[in-house]
Amino acid sequence: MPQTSVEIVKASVVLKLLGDKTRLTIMKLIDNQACCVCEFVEIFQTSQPSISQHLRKLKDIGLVKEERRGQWIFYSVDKGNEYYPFIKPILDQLPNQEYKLKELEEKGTRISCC
Amino acid sequence: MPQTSVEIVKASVVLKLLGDKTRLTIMKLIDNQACCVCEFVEIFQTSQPSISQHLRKLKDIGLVKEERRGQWIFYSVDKGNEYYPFIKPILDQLPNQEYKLKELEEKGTRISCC
DNA sequence: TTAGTATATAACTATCTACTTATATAATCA
DNA sequence: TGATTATATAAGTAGATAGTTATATACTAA
Repeated sequence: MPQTSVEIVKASVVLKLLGDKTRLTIMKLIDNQACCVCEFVEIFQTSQPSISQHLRKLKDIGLVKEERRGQWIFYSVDKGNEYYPFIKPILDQLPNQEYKLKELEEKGTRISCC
Repeated sequence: MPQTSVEIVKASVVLKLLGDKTRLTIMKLIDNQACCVCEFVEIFQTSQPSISQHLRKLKDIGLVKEERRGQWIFYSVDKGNEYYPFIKPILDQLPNQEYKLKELEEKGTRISCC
């Protein structure tokens, strides 16, 4: 089976986006489930605009997609994106991050929406 | 066969390094051969200090190794590095960059050392 | 409609990054 | 030895980046 190939400048743009621990953790988290913005704010203990801006960058090149459910917006990895086959092996080598959601539940700070 | 796993903060550091088109192209080029600094300077049409600084960053986290041969220093990917299994699938999905060396030969600007 | 909640965007700022120029180090060769 | 070549390092700078605060937008529910 021939390897897929990604133009090298585009690849570097994608890798730069993944080269941030917040964005990389987000991508791993939502590779198998949708999460809403407020969860990320809790998990990363940072401001809501900061998370929004990270998500915006991921969305701009199509790595993630959003889905509004009432007043919440859920984000998940867009597996139909042209770069998904490129980043999949990267995500697969990262340790599962779902424990971060579990910690929120245990602390009781997991927001109502999720 | 269980997947290897790379701590997520370390992974983001490695990906940030690869998230630069010059460094990413260098990594792809030297995944299967050693190249000396002057070749990179020709290929990327940039200054020698700029290349040296990119190579320094790659060397600092162990992605590449150097080998002096007389007055020249050859760089190649350190396949024994702990992160190599992590980055290998990335490099494998990039188009071969050897044509850049061929272009140097055809232009006659490939330096004597190489 | 008004108040409250969730999210996005704008503007600003501190820090980081990649480059430049200048200089230092190291090897070769006459 | 001194001149030349290859590479590294230092210092400075312009532009990029990630965060902040303030505000706008969008939805829900009373």
